[in-house]
Amino acid sequence: MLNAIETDVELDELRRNCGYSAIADFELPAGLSIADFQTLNTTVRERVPLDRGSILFHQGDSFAALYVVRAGSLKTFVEGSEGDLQILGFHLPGDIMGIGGLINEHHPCSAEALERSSVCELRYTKLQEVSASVPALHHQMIRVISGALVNEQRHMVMMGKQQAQRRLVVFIRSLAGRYARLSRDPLDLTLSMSRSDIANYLGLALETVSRLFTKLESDGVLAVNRKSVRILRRDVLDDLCGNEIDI
Amino acid sequence: MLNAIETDVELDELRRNCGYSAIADFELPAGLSIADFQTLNTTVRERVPLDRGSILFHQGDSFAALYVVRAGSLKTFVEGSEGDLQILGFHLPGDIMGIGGLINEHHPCSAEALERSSVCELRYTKLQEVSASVPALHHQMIRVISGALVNEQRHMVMMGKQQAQRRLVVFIRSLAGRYARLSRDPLDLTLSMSRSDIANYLGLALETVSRLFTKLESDGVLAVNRKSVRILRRDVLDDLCGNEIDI
DNA sequence: TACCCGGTTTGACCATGGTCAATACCGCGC
DNA sequence: GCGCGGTATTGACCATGGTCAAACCGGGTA
Repeated sequence: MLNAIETDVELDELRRNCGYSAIADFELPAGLSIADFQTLNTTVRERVPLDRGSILFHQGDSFAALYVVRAGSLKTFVEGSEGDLQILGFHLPGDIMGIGGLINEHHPCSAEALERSSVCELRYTKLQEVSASVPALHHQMIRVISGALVNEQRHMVMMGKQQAQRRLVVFIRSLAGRYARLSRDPLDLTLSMSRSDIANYLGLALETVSRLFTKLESDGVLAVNRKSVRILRRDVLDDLCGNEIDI
Repeated sequence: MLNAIETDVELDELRRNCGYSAIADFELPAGLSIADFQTLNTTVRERVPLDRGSILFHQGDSFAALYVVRAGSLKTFVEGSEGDLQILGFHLPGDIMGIGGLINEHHPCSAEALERSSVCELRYTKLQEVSASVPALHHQMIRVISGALVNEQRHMVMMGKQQAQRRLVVFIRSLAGRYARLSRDPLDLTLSMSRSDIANYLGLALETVSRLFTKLESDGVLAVNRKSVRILRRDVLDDLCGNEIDI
């Protein structure tokens, strides 16, 4: 609690160390000290980039670490017994993955890179060691997990009973929000996932998603070109979804 | 870690103290000691029964405690800006509620009793104090929250793209499973929630749910009488839902 | 250049399940 | 007993969005 971070320079320095954002940047509630961060950083092990399509961890794998996206993007999904598949989420830089594995020793879902990406590994045993000496980290972890839960619930609200178009709009808006938080241009999105991924995530058919993109484009709300989506009318987008928000 | 629980008598004694099950019974991973449990029990404050329809906590309320269902049942739900409502879950004895409030200081959903119920309050500040001296409790809490997350994800898989009938069947089966874990007869269910609640939870219209109950009854799978549902053909139920499981 | 392949778009058709509305049922109070 | 209110059931109709199928596009490769 002492030695709270004083200069933005130091903060940025730490920010560059991956693993920082999701665990620590998450509102810094108790004011972790510089020393705490350094201890935390010892748990971080850099990983080589993942190629598009490569699996970070597979459903059923034994759980050993949490992962923080450093660059690129990934999707997490579960596969049912009959080859059916449900995408649980898309993960951008700063997002933490693998939380579900905490409950028992196995990952309940798989994670796959949507493009060339890189992630940081936080080995859980080390994380536990560190948090023994850094009490604030504990509460922080609980907050992070709880946050993931709330996000999941928000997503469920949307899956519940929203119109197809509203689902897509909520998705676009949420992506824009996450871009903004990453200091990217929130009006210029690059969809690293396929239409089919989006459809699956939103509980729609991929044809429906495709049609909706076309419609929103012809309505002058979006400019769509394959993976690039530009938001032209943020205002229209906003009232197309009645204040619903997603991740 | 010392003084691990030795006799079932002592265990049962503690089990009767509410708050035990969800936090501690959850697989007792690190083997909390008797003393640990007694410390834990100091955080538990008995609550008077809740009447049907009464609110335990309301969306937006400031978060101060977790709750464990002791008897009866509750539902949690979020309400959108335009009076729209989504039910997130139904909670039976042993279930823990209020986890979403950990992320910031406010409950992201409301909890309402579906019948005369009683819950135990675990004040979070006290829980934190205790877990400072009981390291195993920390990991335990993380597991519990992570478990809630995984449940949420399972529910989402179902909302994603399942047929209406499969959704209802998965719901029934999951309820049966929870009954079994509570040592109740898993073939004789009492639905404390209304058809409309079920429909909302499953992302269907209440008429659809009603029709499905009728259909399953005329198929000889269930015997339905208002709130009472008896499972006649567990086997049929099982292969109606392709191994999907819910909470 | 031609070719192919995956992802995407578009069209036509249709089914599931939602909506609206009437009726039935149950419990409760008078 | 009767009537009332909330809940559940049933029916008829229809819309949204799913399915099937064909065409299209862009990028990579021979």
